[in-house]
Amino acid sequence: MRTYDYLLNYDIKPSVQRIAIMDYLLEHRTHPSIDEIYMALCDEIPTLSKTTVYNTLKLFVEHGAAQMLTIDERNVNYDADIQLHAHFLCKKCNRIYDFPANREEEKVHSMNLNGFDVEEIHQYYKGICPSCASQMKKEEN
Amino acid sequence: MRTYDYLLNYDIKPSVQRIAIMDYLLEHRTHPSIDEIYMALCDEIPTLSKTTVYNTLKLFVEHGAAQMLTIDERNVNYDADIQLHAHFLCKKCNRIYDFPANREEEKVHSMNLNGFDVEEIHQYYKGICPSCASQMKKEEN
DNA sequence: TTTCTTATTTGTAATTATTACAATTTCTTT
DNA sequence: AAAGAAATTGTAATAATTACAAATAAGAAA
Repeated sequence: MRTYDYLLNYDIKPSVQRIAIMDYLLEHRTHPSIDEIYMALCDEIPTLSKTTVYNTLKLFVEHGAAQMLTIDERNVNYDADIQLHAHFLCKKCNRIYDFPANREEEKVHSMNLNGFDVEEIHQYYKGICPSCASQMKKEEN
Repeated sequence: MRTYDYLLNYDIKPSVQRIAIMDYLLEHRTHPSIDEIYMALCDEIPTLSKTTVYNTLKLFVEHGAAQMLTIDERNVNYDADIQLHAHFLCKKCNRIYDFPANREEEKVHSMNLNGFDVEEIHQYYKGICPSCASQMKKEEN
């Protein structure tokens, strides 16, 4: 499906900027930050403003077309994959990896009973990724 | 146990500032931010610097005496409860509530198999808390 | 097509959280 | 008390985010 229609499905009026940003999100599953997206699209859209990237991502989240990850304390990251899945943040390289979610967690949605209206579920792990771990072993020698 | 000894247990050399900050964390289970802690202790310790609050919380986390929550995109929050438990962030009032964790998640620690060294597990929920929900209902009328 | 209206984008400035770092103070040890 | 180390402080720098008004683009009506 074209990104144009993809956006329409989420009731988002497509524009050059919005399509480019969503395209980037869909093609780069690295959970990019605002800055990464902005930097990457500067060539393609030389007039692009960082404010637009902020506005657009906010719009995507509001329309359910993307989710915001607050796992990294330094900045917020975005993910076009809105299916429930877990994330692993490497404390060394700050890369964010996808992991299967604990499906048990979905039951939490029924926690509504307690009066808490759960709209989002996040499962975050933090530690050292295999790539950094082996790197660190090498440096020990 | 006195906070003095409590800190020593975590191999943290006690000081007026560190004791005051840990006391605050232990007595206020509201997952305060740096700013909240700083503001609250300004009266007690008039010379307190915000940098000290930053340094101290960093130290606490390094020594395992507190955990850092990155659930709120606006700023980082701290929790003296280092037992595995889940958190609920109300999108309206930004309060953070404690919830029992899904114990299944602990198994993730053995995810080491895949080469990922999991040091921290976080379970976050976001939505509307009962207090805000009833408030919003009232305002509808 | 031209005009009017609305939505989107842009750029700048303001705000806020966090970090860097040197100077000062406090604590320990002698 | 003096010397050395550790902790604290204050200021300045950095970086992320937001506010907002002006400019541009898009769409509807004439």
